[in-house]
Amino acid sequence: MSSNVKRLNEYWTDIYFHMHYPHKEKISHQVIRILQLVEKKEEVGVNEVATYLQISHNTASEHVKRMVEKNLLFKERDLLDERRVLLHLTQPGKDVLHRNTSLDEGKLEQVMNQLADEERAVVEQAFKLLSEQAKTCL
Amino acid sequence: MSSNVKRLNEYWTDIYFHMHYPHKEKISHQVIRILQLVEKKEEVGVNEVATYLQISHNTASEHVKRMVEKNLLFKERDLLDERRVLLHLTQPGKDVLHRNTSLDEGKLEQVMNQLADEERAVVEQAFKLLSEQAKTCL
DNA sequence: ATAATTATATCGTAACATACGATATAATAA
DNA sequence: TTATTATATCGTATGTTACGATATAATTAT
Repeated sequence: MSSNVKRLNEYWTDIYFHMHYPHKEKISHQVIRILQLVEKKEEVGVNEVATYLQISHNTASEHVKRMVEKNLLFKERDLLDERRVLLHLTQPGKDVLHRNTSLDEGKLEQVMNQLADEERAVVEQAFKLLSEQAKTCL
Repeated sequence: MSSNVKRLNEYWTDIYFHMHYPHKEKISHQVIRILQLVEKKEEVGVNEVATYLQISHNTASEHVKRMVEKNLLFKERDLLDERRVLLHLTQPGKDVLHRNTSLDEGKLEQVMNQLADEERAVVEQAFKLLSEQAKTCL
């Protein structure tokens, strides 16, 4: 049973290795993780960043500051609690995140076109299923 | 048609966001990329690293040196051409790579167990199909 | 043999990136 | 009014990333 899981992970990493975008930009791992967090979660502030990355809040604050300077994020004040900051991706932030975590759309389209209609449907269904179930994880 | 591809990517990033391992180690993006390259490709030397990351060969050489010092990689001389170095993952290197690119096996197993037998089969088949096709990318 | 090429390695240097403790500010809650 | 919470900033330290220049050693071409 857990061998199935290992096999799935091998497929998973193979897919990413062969279909990711080329590595162009010099970008740090922490920056990518913060972009992921801000994209996927509602209401992310500096404290959520610190908790998620297991770093101190002042370091998180500095990450955010640099990312704002680089125009990857922008800040908004929470109107209900003006101590809080709400983070959002800028368009360049979305682009950087996409190039560093998604599959290359050109390659993916090419690969999907090589499949039979039936197989394409299987892939769509599987990804949908898994992403829905994934959201139930703690 | 390309909207399907965008949807697949949304599923893809959702799956990773919800099922990756917690971010423990302070590790750079370049280090992860090198670990991925060495794991997935045969006969990787310093030059392949430089080309893959689009950095100069001396920088690549220094990355490799530091990664050997940290016991993430080890070197072997190519017996057929003793100028060349062949890189391999150490066990700690495999572990670091796994924690930073694979899905959390505990979460994955839990999620797979929530699915019906039929659905599980769909997921397995889809990942297998896609990983096989992915290898045909340039 | 000698020269050219190829694959790495090392040195010097520079610019960032990363992180934390200490401290400060401002908003909210007790 | 005081305590708490959410950020921000300063000083400091270490690590990372990168490149040009240069060096070494193995292989290939002439």
